[in-house]
Amino acid sequence: MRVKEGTKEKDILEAAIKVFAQHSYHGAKMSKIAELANVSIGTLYLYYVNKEDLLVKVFENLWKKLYVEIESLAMREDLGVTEKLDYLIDLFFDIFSNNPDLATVFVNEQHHVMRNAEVDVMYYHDFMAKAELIIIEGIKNKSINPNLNVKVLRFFILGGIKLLLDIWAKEPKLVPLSAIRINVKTVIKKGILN
Amino acid sequence: MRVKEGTKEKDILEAAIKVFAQHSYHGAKMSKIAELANVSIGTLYLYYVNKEDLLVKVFENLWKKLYVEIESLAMREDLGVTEKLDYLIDLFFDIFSNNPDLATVFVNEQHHVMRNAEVDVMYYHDFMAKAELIIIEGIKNKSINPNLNVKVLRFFILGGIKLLLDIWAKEPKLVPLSAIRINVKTVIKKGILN
DNA sequence: AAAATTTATGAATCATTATTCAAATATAAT
DNA sequence: ATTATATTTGAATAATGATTCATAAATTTT
Repeated sequence: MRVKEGTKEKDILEAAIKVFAQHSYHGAKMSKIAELANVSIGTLYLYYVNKEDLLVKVFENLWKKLYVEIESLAMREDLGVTEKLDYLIDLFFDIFSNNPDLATVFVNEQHHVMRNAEVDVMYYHDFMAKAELIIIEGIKNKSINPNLNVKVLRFFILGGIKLLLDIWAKEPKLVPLSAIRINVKTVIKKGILN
Repeated sequence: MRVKEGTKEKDILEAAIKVFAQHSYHGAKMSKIAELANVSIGTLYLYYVNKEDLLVKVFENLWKKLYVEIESLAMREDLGVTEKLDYLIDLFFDIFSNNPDLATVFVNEQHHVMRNAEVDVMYYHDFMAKAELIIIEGIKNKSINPNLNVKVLRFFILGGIKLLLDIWAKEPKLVPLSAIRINVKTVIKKGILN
């Protein structure tokens, strides 16, 4: 029997990220993805069910990676809430810092994935729950201002980081990632910690 | 000569906002917009060049409204930077509070509009410039922490507010707008003011 | 009340692309 | 070397929905 050659599955997903980032989900042509991945159009459908599946897989990989990290972070008893928030912010920036296209897709296409209730967003919700736990822990031990609403905080920080990632991915020179990282940490520490 | 009947131009735009919010730009069908606006498909093209134009007009109206408000706010010499930031946040929430669909479109479709460099985004840039001026003013008179980067701050706050608006528009009960408003103000005051 | 002009209609057109699948190809097993 | 099986291809298909435009309707002007 014939054997699969190369790393087509991975090549295709990476090509998809590039094309989704550049043209947005609906503007992304399967033919372009095939071209960038150096495979034929038919091959795309050998490895992925359809275009939607391609986008879903991008997010699945991403949230899974984020979840695995936050899970081990949440468990650590040697770290205070302040340090955990610090690590959390680093986590985001580290994942995207060498892949601006992924950042662009993450920011702009999530609502496509979320729109379909069928799609498995397990890791996303798991991640969010863990993040909330950390904030709740901080409120309990009084290191976070208890007057603040947990959900509001969570989304405010995530939203702020998302837009900054988007801007950075478009023009890395305009606002360097290092500046973003430091500033976000400062605002969060002063803004939400007691 | 025959005279235009009713308020078709406005009806169409409002229908478009509803359909864009529910189905996202590419999922929005012109036929559905026509149906909601109680006009024929052909009539859409009497008032707007095409689908893209419909989306652009939504944003033009919005940014113009925001710009007019921030312009008069920036001029006021009786207000300190703290109060101005306060008004600014209120401005966003007031505009969207009785139109969650508009909030959804604002959050999710801006990148479509921005993608096309041709499109007139004058008011958007003007708004951003004014917002930056207010922050710079705050840094000058030492009411804002001078270690913070102006652009980063601007986008962080805007991004945080955007995602919160999106969440709220989807499920107003989950996170009430009043809670969002108060929390955002608290974080910003503690986080960026000296 | 007929002509002129503007506004409104929606079936037909047209372009675009995701997806399919019959054929070709490459490798392994016999 | 031949057969069997898995992989790859890309032209053809099929569905979708934005846009057009010939026709009709409403109002005003003469």
